[in-house]
Amino acid sequence: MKLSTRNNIAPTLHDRAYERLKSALMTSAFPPGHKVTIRGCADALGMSTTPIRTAINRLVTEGALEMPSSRTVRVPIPTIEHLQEVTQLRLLMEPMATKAAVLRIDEDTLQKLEDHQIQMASAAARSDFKKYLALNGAFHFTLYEASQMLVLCRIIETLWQQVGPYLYLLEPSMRGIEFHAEALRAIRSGDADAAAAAIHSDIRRAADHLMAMLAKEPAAATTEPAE
Amino acid sequence: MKLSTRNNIAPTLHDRAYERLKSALMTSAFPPGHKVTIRGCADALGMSTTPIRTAINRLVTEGALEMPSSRTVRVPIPTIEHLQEVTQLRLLMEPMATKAAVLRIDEDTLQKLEDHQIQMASAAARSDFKKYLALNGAFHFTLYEASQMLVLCRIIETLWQQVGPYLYLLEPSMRGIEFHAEALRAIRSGDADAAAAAIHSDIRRAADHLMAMLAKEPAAATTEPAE
DNA sequence: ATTTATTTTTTGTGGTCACAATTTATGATG
DNA sequence: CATCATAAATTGTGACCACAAAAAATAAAT
Repeated sequence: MKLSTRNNIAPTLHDRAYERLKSALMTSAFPPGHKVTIRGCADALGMSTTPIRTAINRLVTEGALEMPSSRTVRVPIPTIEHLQEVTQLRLLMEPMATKAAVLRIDEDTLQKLEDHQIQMASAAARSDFKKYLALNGAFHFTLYEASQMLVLCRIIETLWQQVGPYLYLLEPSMRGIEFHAEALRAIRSGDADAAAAAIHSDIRRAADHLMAMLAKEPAAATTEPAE
Repeated sequence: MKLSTRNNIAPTLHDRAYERLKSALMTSAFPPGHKVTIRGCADALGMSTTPIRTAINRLVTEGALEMPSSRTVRVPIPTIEHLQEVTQLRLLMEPMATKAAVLRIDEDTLQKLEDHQIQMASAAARSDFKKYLALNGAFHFTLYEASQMLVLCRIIETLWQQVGPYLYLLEPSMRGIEFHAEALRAIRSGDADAAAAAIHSDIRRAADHLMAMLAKEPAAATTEPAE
């Protein structure tokens, strides 16, 4: 999951701020609707407001944060329609990246995928949710980056960022790496279509689960009233 | 082509800077490789460096501008591989948006599409290249926005932004709205698949044309040496 | 004339501040 | 207890500046 716009360039302060905020969002460290302020983050991360402002602005344009009014930035509040659209797009893009990746993947990357798979099982066993999410992301993105389709990978990344806030709903039932195993087998045997199908199923299953959770919980259980 | 992250909120200075820079990029006002500096734009647009910095940063993260080294930002230099990838993605996303749009489009929007079509023909007749490009974009995006798939529209927009610098290659031979006419007929008759196919052909044709031009001209004819 | 070393200029970054808009807290009134 | 007007605190925006890094220009040497 290392996909900076500034390749092999010394990271600036706002790059670091961006990375830290993003990983917080992607492991649902903040509940939906949680307000994010420039000065608050600046204090928390121990830096000035300038780099934070840049990072927050970027996350807003990427859809990882929401700006409901001109002076409020918050963690997006889950919506069934939004989840459906993002899922539809993910089901299109990620199998595509998978297919391309299978054709170009090398042994090192395959090994890395298997490592992630093993560690993910261990994190699930320890009920370490944040670690589990991080490893799940690492698995998918090391696969996708093997496609060498940079534009596609960036798009997929923004899609993931948009579902980050939803993932807190998954915490109770953290499992489901059977499709990863299936994908790994298919990748090893060079079967691009089977690998794409496995990734498709993985996304589908997780999305259905989220959808069910979201239907039960009508945007409640957030710290804020949420408009 | 009005798709701000801050809907119906008073536009800030950096919003305006972003819009002006983007439209300049999308009508190939600057040649590929042209360097873009914060202070230069600030002087040109008559504002301070702060909003310009925000706008340029955003365009870099969206791929509309390139940052080859930590202190240089330039208009991206066309690459066959990049054009191929973006085209592949456009051929996937834009027909998808078209299909969804046909199911939801209303009479007003259809009327707007036909207006754009007529004006585009007139711009082509007058050899007004910038106007032609702007209207072409307006046609496609009023169609896509009718799909009401906001996430998809944002993705398509970033794809367009990435091919903006390539379009200067099209200036000599500016035409080809026959597929728009075909798409319009299909939309009117509610044939989503036919409309998607027409848009597909439109993208395919333009991309092939660009590819041919790019093959002829090996990244030359830019004002800068271009690495 | 060409390459290399050095100086000068340009450029992005990040810190701080004033300001206006907005949100939140407060208090009065019914 | 609820409602609304008012005041206080908070917040994003944009301007400006100092600084270091990088790029460009200049000078020196071969």
